[in-house]
Amino acid sequence: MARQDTTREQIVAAADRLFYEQGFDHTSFAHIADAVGISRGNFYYHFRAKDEILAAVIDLRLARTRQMLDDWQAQGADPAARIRSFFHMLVANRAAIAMHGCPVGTLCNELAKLDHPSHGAAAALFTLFRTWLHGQFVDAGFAAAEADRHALHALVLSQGIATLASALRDERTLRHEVRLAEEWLAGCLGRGAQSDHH
Amino acid sequence: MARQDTTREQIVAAADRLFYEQGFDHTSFAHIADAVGISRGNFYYHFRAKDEILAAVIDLRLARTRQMLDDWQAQGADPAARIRSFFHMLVANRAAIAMHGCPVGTLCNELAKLDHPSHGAAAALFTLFRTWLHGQFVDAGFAAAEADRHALHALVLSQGIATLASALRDERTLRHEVRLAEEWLAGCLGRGAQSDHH
DNA sequence: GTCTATAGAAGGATAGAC
DNA sequence: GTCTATCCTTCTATAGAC
Repeated sequence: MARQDTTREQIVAAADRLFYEQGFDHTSFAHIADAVGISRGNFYYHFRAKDEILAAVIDLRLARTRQMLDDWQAQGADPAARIRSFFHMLVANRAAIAMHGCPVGTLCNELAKLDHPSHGAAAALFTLFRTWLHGQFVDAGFAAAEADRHALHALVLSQGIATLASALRDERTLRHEVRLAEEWLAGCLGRGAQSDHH
Repeated sequence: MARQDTTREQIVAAADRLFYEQGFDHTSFAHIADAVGISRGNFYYHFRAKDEILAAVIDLRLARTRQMLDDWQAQGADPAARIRSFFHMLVANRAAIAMHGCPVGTLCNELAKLDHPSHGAAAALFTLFRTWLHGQFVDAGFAAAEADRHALHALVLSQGIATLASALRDERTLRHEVRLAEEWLAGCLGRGAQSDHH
C-alpha cells in the first residue's frame, strides 16, 4: 500500500472496507472520516454526496474484480483450474466471509432493500463473474446456453456458501461446501459438453 | 386477517413486513407508525426500544416457520415430497424473493453487519430448517452425519438461489435453479443412504 | 485542500396530558 | 392505551476561514 494515495483514494478505500464490514446505510461520514483521519467537511470537496462515494466504491470493486479475473485467466492451466480459482476465492477469504458475508451478494442485498439507484451497478459485479465463468465453460466445450446455466449455477453455489457461512459463522461448513462445489464442477466437466441438457 | 389484532400485534406485523422490504436499520419508527396508523410515542407503551421490536419480529418468524414445517410434515407423503415443499417455497414466493431476497438470509446478513445481539436469534431460523431437513433425510435412510450435510446443502442451494434471483431481479433464473435443486435431491435420494460419503 | 462551525432534517427515546 | 410535545443525538450537507 503506497502511503502516497490521494485523499480521494483513501476515502474510497476506507469506504470500501466499512461498507463491507458495517453496511452502506449504517456507515456514516463520521466513520469514514475517523478511519481516514480527515474532517467531515472535507468529504464534500471530493464527493458531492454519499451516493457518489458508493458509486466510486463500486467502480473500485469492478476494476479489482476485472484484474482478479485476468489473473485467474493467466495463471490457470485450463478452464477447470480457472473455475476452481473462483471457488477457492471463498476459502482464501473464509474468515472475512464468515464475519461479513460475500462483498458482492451482501451489497446487492442491501441496495435492493434500499431501492438504491446503484443496485444495478452492484449487480454488474455478478455479471463480470458470470461472463468470465461463461467463457470458461465455453472453452471447456459447452454450448453458449449451457455454459451460461453452469456459470449461473456456480454463482448460486458461491452465494449460498457465503450466506450460510456468515449466518452460522462457521468456516468448516464453508470448506466442506466448497469441496462439494468442486465435485459438482468435476462431474459437470467430466460429463462433457452436451447440446441438450435435458 | 382478523382486524381485532391488538396494537402490539399490528406493530409486529408491520415491522415484520417493513424489516423485510426495507431492512431493519433503515426502517424507522415513523415508517412503522405510518403503516399501523398510530403515533410515534405510542410505541414505547408496547416496546422499550427498537431492538425489542426486532426480537418480537424474530419470535413471530420462528413461530410461523415452525407452523409451516409442521404443515409440510403433515401434508407431504414421504421425505422426498416434504423436502420438495422446502424448495417449492422459493417458487411460491418468487416475486417477493426477486425484489427483497430471502427473509432469513437477508436478515442474518444485515444483523451480522450491524454486529447486532439478535444475530444469533435470526440464525436460529436457519437451525429450524436445518433440523427439519435433517429429520427428513434421516427418515429417507441416511445416517445422522450425512443427513446433516444434505440438510446444509439444501440450505446453501436455497440461499444461493434467493440471492441471485434478487440481485438479477429475475424469476426465471429462480425457477430454473429450483429445478436443478430438485434434480440434486432426486439424485441424492436415488443413490440412497451410504455410511461413508467419500 | 483541509479545517471549524453550523444549518436543517431525521432518528430514538421520554414526559406528561387525556 | 393513545396522544402531543419535547429532548438529545446523529446524520447529511453547506458556508466560510485558513
